[in-house]
Amino acid sequence: MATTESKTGTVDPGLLDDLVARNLVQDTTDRGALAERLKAGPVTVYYGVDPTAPSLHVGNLIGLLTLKRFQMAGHRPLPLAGGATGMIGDPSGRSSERNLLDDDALAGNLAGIVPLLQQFLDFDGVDNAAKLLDNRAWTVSTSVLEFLRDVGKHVTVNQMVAKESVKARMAGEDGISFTEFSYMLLQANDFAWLFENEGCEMQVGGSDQWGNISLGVDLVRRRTGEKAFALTWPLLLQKDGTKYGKTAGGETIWLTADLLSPYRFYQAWMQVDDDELRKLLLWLTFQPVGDIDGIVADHMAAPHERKGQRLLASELTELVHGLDATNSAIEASSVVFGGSVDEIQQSTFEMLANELPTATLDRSQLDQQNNLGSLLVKGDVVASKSEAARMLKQNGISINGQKVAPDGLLSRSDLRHDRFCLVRKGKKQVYLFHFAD
RNA sequence: GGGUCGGUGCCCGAGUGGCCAAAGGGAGCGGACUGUAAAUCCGCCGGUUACGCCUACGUAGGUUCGAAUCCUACCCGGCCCA
Repeated sequence: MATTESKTGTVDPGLLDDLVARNLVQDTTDRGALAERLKAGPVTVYYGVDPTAPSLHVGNLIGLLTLKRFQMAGHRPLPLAGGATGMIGDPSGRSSERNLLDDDALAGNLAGIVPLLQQFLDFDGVDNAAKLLDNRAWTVSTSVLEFLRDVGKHVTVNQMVAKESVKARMAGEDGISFTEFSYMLLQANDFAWLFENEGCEMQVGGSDQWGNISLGVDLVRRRTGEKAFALTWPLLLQKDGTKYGKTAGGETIWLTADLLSPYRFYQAWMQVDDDELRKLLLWLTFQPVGDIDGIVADHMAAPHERKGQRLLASELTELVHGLDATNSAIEASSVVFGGSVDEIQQSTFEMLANELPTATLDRSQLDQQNNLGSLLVKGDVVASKSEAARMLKQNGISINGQKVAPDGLLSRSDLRHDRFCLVRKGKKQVYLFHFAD
């Protein structure tokens, strides 16, 4: 039962309107009732993530930010790690059967995502403190008979078969296993359990979760006769209609530094299209909706300054990786993209050594006649001496931001901090030379 | 198994004895322009101890002053017949 105490406290009555203005609302259950409920007092709301990978990506970020928006508005967020559901695999949006995760993989994935679930929300010191849950807590101990009685009895197979995710798989050649078919029951059961034990009245998720979430709403109503709420946001799609979440180089935009460095994360957002800026600022930042049009207009007045991208990239990087990492990502970016190399700290060069193709070269080759060609080959900047000669002849090589002449040489005075030197081939390719003794 | 056509540089594709490191196109790269965008234009696009030499036209031999081009065998692919 939802406890009456949870309805005390003040909430920001503008939350739902803000989400709508940000285009973060795809579907909701009974919109009028939801709006009233959200204004009436704190609501406990949950968002679940299955540990199918060792980290989270941009798609999950919207979920976490949404929980944070709810918390900032005075509501109580429950981030849920799907330790149980993750074992089964959600068929939504999948064309083929998932591989079941073994215990080790599951534990490893959980270890990666739990810190992220904790990172964005306040867990202490506030009335509406967040609480981290894992659905194994109430799923593992449930017997098959209990499950069939308490969950299965309330749901018809007709209803389950009608879900898009199931229909698609039943039409396909490989079918769908009973295990994955059951996934939606587990998720519905989660919602019902949280409703009964945590006073959780609302679930949020991506629009691909609508089927599973609404089944949970139905289960709550059938089991308790009470009303639960659901809200989904549109999937984050790029202009070309594919799911968002890859860098320009094709890497997944993970939220942990081990898998995608803060510098690359920052760059991923620096490189978004002008056309996408407004949408991304609305979805992924806490900039007030009223300010965003101004920000975008300001950006479009001088698009080459990339003000919009800078704001998006720095706010998101700071949120995910913290202020220090953001500042070094910004400094590293200024080195790589045209800024001067002279004022750069040693620590930034050291960081760049992890981001750029870096060659460790022998100091003894410095100051020798025509050493540039062979150094470019040794440093893997070019594949052959012929190519080196060609590049130099075509004015394609610059050292520390300065174009070099074909017969130029690399000398000790070109090193920064007595060991680093930045080599650019053309405009896009940047290499770091590190001279050791 | 028989016949037939074919295997060329990152990809497609011309080239049937010297003028072939091999046309043309695509991709890629550099330059100009530019916003860490797109388009456009110009240039480059086997290696090297650079007007020479080496390596390369399925593989291995052979003919010839000279072979991607002719001959032989083999390997692989398409098509037709059994």
